[in-house]
Amino acid sequence: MSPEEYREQVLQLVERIPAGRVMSYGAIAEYLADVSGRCSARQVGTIMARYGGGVPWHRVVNSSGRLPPGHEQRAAQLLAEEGVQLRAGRVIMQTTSWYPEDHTSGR
DNA sequence: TGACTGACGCCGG
DNA sequence: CCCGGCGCCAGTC
Repeated sequence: MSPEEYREQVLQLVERIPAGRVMSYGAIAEYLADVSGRCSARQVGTIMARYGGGVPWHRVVNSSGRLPPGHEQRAAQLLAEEGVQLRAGRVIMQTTSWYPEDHTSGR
């Protein structure tokens, strides 16, 4: 799998995150590891930083519920509009995190 | 080829 | 809860 395709996998997965829910970089990496064979929260973070502009990037946070450095304000704004509850600027992962269900769609 | 870096994650102090 | 250290993967210098 080429780097470009891997980027697409990440971006496409981010697009499927439902409004009002979020996924951590690690969860994304973990999920993609199953379909692409690779995984690395770091890599996902790098990809989001460089190519996340076209997807709901604000629905991606770190495992602690922290918002992306340098974009906390923007992300908090967008998340608030989707009804996501924040506690001290952090997403409450315990109740807001999401993970794909499909295991039937092959892919 | 080796060192450095980064929208990460986990553990220990 | 904050901070530091170490592991991690890939891209860049």
